[in-house]
Amino acid sequence: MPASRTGTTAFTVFPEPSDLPEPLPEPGVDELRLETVLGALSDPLRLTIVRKLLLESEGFDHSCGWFGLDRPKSSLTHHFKALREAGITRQRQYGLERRSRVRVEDLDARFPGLLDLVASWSPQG
Amino acid sequence: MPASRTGTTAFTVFPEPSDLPEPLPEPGVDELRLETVLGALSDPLRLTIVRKLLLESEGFDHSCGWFGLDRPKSSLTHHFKALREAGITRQRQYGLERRSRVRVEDLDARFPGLLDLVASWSPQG
DNA sequence: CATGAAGTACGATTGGAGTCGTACTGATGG
DNA sequence: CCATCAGTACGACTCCAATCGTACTTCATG
Repeated sequence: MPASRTGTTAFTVFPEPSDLPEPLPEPGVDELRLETVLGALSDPLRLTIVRKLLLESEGFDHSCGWFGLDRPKSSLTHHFKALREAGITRQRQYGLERRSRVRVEDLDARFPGLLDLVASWSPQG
Repeated sequence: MPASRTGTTAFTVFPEPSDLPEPLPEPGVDELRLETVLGALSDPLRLTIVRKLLLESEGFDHSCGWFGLDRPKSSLTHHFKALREAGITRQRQYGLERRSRVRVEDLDARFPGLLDLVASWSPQG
């Protein structure tokens, strides 16, 4: 169970071993734009993805299939790419799989409190 | 100068006198949806509007013209309506003018910390 | 009552985002 | 080496949001 969050307290940050594959292209911390991040999070499916990563990650990154989303693969590619390009997730290639994690530290540094809102979101709530 | 905000501390909340015109149609507090609110805030012009209301309000609601936005009137109507329908602002009709305020208490109750992010936003920053 | 000002209503246009099918690529395992 | 599996690339389609011009409404004021 991940640590609970209060205010700008950091989420559970799983350390990244030093021998990971290079991340796919992503904006730097200083390039994160609030309007872009909010736009990426204004979609229920993407909120679902980020929330699940925040609450149910188990110390490693997760591939697209782990989420159990009932959508065509090409749709999922689209949404995961949108999250990465907005700077919300980091993706690394592990053989065939492209695994995602939330950029908790970067987002907490730039937009403190934002991830708490996502974590406490619930669909139709 | 408005009070500074920390975490979920309330923004400066200007009391609403009891003899104000009825607000235009808006969602109730319990109807506020995170994805809708984030979508409405994912636009630079609307971020500008909300931020200015948060930082420069002087104890009363402000009409469309107060913001000094260089856009056609019909565009401004569109954006102010979007903010109101998302539940971010409340609008009241004063004769010819339709004045706006941010629903600080409602947003703080449902999405603590969100308005701090908006207040600390800066364009091209 | 005529004029001006604040803002809406409506409609047209445009661009971008969501959705998805199909074809493709690249790694893995028999 | 071939099949399979994860995921991408590309393109088509649809739909909505952003933008704005024009006409209209409404109130205030001379």
